[in-house]
Amino acid sequence: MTGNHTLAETEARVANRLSHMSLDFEAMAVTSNLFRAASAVRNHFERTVLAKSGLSWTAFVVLWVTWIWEPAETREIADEASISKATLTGVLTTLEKMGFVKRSRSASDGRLVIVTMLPDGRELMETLFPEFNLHEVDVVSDIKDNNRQALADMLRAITAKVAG
Amino acid sequence: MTGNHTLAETEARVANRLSHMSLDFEAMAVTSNLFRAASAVRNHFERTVLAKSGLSWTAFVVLWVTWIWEPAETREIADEASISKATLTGVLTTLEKMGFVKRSRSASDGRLVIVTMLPDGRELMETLFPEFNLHEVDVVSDIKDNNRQALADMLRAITAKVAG
DNA sequence: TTGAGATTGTTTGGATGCGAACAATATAAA
DNA sequence: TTTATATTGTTCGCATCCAAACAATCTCAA
Repeated sequence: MTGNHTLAETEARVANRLSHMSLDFEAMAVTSNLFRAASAVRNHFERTVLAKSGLSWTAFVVLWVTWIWEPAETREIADEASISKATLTGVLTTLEKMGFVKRSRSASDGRLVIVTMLPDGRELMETLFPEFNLHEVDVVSDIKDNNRQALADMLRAITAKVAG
Repeated sequence: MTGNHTLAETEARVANRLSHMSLDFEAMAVTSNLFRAASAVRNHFERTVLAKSGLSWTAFVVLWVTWIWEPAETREIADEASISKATLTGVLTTLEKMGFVKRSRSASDGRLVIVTMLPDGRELMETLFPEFNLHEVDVVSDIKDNNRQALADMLRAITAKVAG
């Protein structure tokens, strides 16, 4: 679907627009394909596994993080889900409306909000996540077994590079 | 910033929640780090190169695609930018307000909208994109030279897998 | 020529998404 | 104790983001 144009075609066009500059097309290919892949995988998950549960991608990630780390502080969830705290406020409201999670004030620190799973949320994740993982397996199935670890490591290196 | 928890920690938690299931943690690590990396890189670009021009990530991508392929049909831009045509309508309105691009009707097919760059848009991209590419080089600088091609290829394989 | 079906961009409604301002709470020093 | 500073989640304003409904246009068969 995406990428109707070949890499060579795009490179030729870019070179034409910036003939005087020397550009690193390899680095360009990495970031470009990073976003294509992330976007395609996200859309794929939203349209297959997540569609029937009515969860958006972000709502699923937030629910997953909460499921793993509950009781969890909101700043921790926002950090793990890679979203801002402002966004998290809205997503948590959505998940509360759906009856999957519950907010409560911390007893020891009145500024903190603690998020915990509700029974419906736990039940959903126990069936949804294994199914989700099967799709993850499918997504990487065309990558050689002995390369998957390296791929994850390189992606981690990229994250570390821009986060530091 | 993201990933305060180690992989082993997360795995132990997930296993605890789903002790009866056999999960593929390697596949999980790939997709998880794919989204972390994409999100981190995007935020990095928005806060550094793009901030001073007032462009959002999506607006920049749309502007870039238009710059490369103009005159371009909107469906082509939406496809290349990996966004829906509904989203593109809004982004194009933003870019038009900024004076970077211009919409016009196709003479041969009244349904089509053709997007072309305006002088200010071209001028912006001619300085912005080389700068952007320098950041792309920086982002992959911790990955060995002879691995970058393989990384791009694996990401392409993932995109192809879920798009097909 | 006409009318059914396909294609395209926009609108609509609702959910993210973020920075900045904000109120509430906690912590530190004086 | 009091005051200044820091931290946290929410609110606000605005810009994406998408599916579905929509109007305009095109195509093609009858």
